[in-house]
Amino acid sequence: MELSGVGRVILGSLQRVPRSGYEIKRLVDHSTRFFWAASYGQIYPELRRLEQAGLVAGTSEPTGERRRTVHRLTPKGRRALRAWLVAPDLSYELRDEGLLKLFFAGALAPDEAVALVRSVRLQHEAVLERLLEIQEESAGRRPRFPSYVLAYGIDMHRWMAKWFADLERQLAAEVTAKEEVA
Amino acid sequence: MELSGVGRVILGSLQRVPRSGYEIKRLVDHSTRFFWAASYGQIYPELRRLEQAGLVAGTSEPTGERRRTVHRLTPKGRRALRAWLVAPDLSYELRDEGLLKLFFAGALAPDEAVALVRSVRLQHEAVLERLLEIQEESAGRRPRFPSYVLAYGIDMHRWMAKWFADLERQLAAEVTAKEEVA
DNA sequence: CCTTCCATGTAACCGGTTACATGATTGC
DNA sequence: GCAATCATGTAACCGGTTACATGGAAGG
Repeated sequence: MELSGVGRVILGSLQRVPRSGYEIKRLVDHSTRFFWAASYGQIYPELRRLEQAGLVAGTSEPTGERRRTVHRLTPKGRRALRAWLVAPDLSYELRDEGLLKLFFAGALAPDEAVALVRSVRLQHEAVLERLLEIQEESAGRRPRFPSYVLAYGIDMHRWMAKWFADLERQLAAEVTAKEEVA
Repeated sequence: MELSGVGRVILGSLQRVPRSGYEIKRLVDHSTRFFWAASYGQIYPELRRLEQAGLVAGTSEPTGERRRTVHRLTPKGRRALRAWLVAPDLSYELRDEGLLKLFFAGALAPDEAVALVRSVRLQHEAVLERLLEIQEESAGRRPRFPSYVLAYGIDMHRWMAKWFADLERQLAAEVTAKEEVA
């Protein structure tokens, strides 16, 4: 009974607090989406499958006339979550269009290559800004491990922005050097 | 006429040298797959679509009795490649199971958390080793921008391995501190 | 001879996004 | 009264992987 991608996020999200599907989605959008996204189209059907498999249990907790189902981990679900967490394999997938363009940047004029590198840097700086905002929003209230992950994201995008800034300077210097010769 | 994901890799791969579908796949597996993968199931059908759209042209160049179609960029294909390269938008998608587990690591015992962080570090070190091998294999023969991208991958995984090594030390120190109290 | 590599393809499947539909609640 | 948010869901679509099938060539 292998745990699916969304299944992992859901079980993890329910680890400490019971939540509605909507709340799970909101949590994901504010946190894991930077390294593990999930959409409604996955969450709601998967909640049903997890319930069917006995890993989560849903109880109706409406707010007024608005129906609302809150899901919590069953002991079996808790075991499945732990089993996944201690399992040794770790997948890592990246789709970075900036790197792909840089890889093929030989087809560009020198100044166009500089512009490309610049836009990659700006992209990482934009993510960095967003992550810093999130960090301020939650100030002290974030639990330990989530705060580590956030710190990692911040450090990482800072590092990336710097790497591309360095390359940008180098390429830009070459462009100016050529102009001076001409 | 928006260029698809595989379409970008294919056009880029044909930028300097005409190639067969098999050769494209091999190139991808040795280079872009770390940040942009592509399978046979995508490459061959997409080559047909690109030919239909007039972006690439295939010519039959068999080796002996073994049929072989070599594809090259048409002027239209070259324009499409350049248009994509200079377009401002850059997608960035990450699926990092190590980060996801770390995010939920509150469900683990302290020593289990250390083991997790250690395995994430080892994972990045393994990728790093692989990238260093690739770097040696191709020594001087790699074109400029691909070598930048390779250097980036190496620096990045080195940085990541170090980040997790630091966290690992910190968490391990806490475990030992607790043991001494007990 | 046998294995590995070159070479081309496809069908089934799966995971995930997008877009839409519906309706109650809260706060301005 | 209106907009934003809470809340649940699904159908159509798309992108991508896996597994398989076929067969020639090269090298030990």
